[in-house]
Amino acid sequence: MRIGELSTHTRTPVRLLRYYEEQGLIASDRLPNGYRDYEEYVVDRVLQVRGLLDAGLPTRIIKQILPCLNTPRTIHMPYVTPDMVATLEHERDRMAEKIECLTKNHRAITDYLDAARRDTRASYR
Amino acid sequence: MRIGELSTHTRTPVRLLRYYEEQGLIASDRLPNGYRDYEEYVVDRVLQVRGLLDAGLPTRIIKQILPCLNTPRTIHMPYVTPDMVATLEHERDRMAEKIECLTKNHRAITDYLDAARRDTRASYR
DNA sequence: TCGAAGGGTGACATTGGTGTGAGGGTCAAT
DNA sequence: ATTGACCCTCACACCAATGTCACCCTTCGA
Repeated sequence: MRIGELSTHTRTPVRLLRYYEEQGLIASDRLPNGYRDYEEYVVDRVLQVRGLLDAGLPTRIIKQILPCLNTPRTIHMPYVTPDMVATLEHERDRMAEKIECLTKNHRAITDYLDAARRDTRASYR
Repeated sequence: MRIGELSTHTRTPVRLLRYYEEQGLIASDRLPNGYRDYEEYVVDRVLQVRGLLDAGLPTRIIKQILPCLNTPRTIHMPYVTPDMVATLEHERDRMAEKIECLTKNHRAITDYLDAARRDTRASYR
């Protein structure tokens, strides 16, 4: 698949796809004419990257953890350095914090909206 | 409390406290000499702001939704414009997406680490 | 064969959060 | 009276993610 198609499939500007590649987050082959050529799975990959990016993780970190998240479950895990383990644990904990924070505020918004709705209905009676 | 104290309490650079104020996320009185003077509750506020910021929300949005999250449960909700409701619903949904994405990846990291640990133990036997 | 659509690289601009420094006040302790 | 810690404002700098533009090439259909 060429970059335009990938772009529409992922609703991601072409510019960013090239940027993600430059940052080592996605890979592409090249057609004889120099055009990028993507495999099917890259679509999911891009969506995952965007999700993580949108959740506030920098590309630097995403690049580090992506290889560990890749869904075609690696059969035998190659040499995980203690360094890598530390990074992963750290990021895992940071993610947990973010989740907690978001969850708390998500609930607060939900509660607020509920209350507002009740209020609105009440004012009609 | 003056800015230095707030800074240590929240482990937040003074620079950023002033920035958050400039963005309308926190408020301060002024002492006769021009120093900023914060009330106790601002500590929590700063932590909340940082959490949201760290989770990827821009100050613009935080500023909009903060008034709705403020814990001293407002007794009667003042005129919530339909506009505001729409914004809140939108942000709520975006937060839900982020939570989902982070949760998924958090689990993936956790699983990966578990597998790696098993692998390591196995190689000792 | 020509034009439009799509692709390539490279470079500069912008935005938001943050760092840092200059230049200058306040105040408490010595 | 001086020093040192703390505060003020203003301004420039930085980085990462993105937008945008210039300039050139390839493919394909009218």
